Amino acid sequence: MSTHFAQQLLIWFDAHGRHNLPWQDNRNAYRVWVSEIMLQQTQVATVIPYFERFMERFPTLTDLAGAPVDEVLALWTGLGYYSRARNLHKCAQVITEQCQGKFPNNTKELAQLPGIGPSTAAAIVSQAYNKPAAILDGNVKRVLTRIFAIAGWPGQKSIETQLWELATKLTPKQRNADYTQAIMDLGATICRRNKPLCVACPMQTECQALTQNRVTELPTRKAKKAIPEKQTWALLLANHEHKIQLHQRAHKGIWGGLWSLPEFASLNELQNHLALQGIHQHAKCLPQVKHAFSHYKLTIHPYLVELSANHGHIQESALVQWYASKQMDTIGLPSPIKDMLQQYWA
DNA sequence: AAGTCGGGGCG
DNA sequence: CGCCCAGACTT
Repeated sequence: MSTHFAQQLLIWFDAHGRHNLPWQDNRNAYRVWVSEIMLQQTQVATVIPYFERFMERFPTLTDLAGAPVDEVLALWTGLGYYSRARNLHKCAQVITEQCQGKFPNNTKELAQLPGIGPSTAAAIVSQAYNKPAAILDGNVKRVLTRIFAIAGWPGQKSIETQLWELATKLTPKQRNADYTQAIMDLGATICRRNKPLCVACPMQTECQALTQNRVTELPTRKAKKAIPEKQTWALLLANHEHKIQLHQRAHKGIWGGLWSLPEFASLNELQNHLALQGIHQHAKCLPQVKHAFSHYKLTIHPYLVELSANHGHIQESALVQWYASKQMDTIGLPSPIKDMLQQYWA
């Protein structure tokens, strides 16, 4: 019963789908995997330059597995969700050590690997091996909730289960790679979140949302809640060579594993820290930096201290080091911090 | 089942 | 400025 739905979509895909994405060239499991991880919660146009740089630096799984994780994070700066980069690196090492460097070719084994969940596992099976597997990403959820007029927030368990069943039924055994690409392309270019191009849609006649004039209300939005605002005080400590003191953040939590400025809960704590280091210079207040996360807003209050050449040596450690401007591309930094440092050096 | 993780696109 | 995006992981 699924063949008609799939065939209709494939006819549209052959004429109007995206056939020139970088990971569609020299297609192999490694390139497909990296692209799928980058594309989690991130749009295609944003991913493309990151993917190109990544493949230039790490052309093969072996290159990635053998690299320091800091270099992987450096290439990830600005993409967000940095646990993806850590899991990617970890996964490369697991496949190298436990799978003889060969990717599994089934969803069950793939979904055991770090950073690979049900949808990404299916996407790899479909895109890399052209084997039948159903995906359920944001695009597919949007397309299916509209065509079948399924109300309720798709993140809700019951709705998601229903969508998985539907996606599985509709997924064909033939041309599976093209089909999964087709339904994502339809979601990205025609069945868009805002201003969908229903007049150009190949599924117009069977789209229940269109028939019922409910396209704009589907998929159902998530119930919203208040977003808290937090503040932090950051120390921009520069030595006489204009090197900046950075410390590596904990691997878990916000900006996990990235190098950032030392942070304090108040200006008082920042100044106490300086005093303990034997630094008695005035900390100069810099313009505050605002940054928005999906779940809270952060205001950073940076304070600058420039040490003179005769100031006593400040100790380094594994987690606290001095960095020069030219080293910024070798480590992972949070975007707003990187911007702030470039302002300082400019 | 709900919360966490992030930067960018877009109206 | 608010909402959304080729989700996975933790609790």
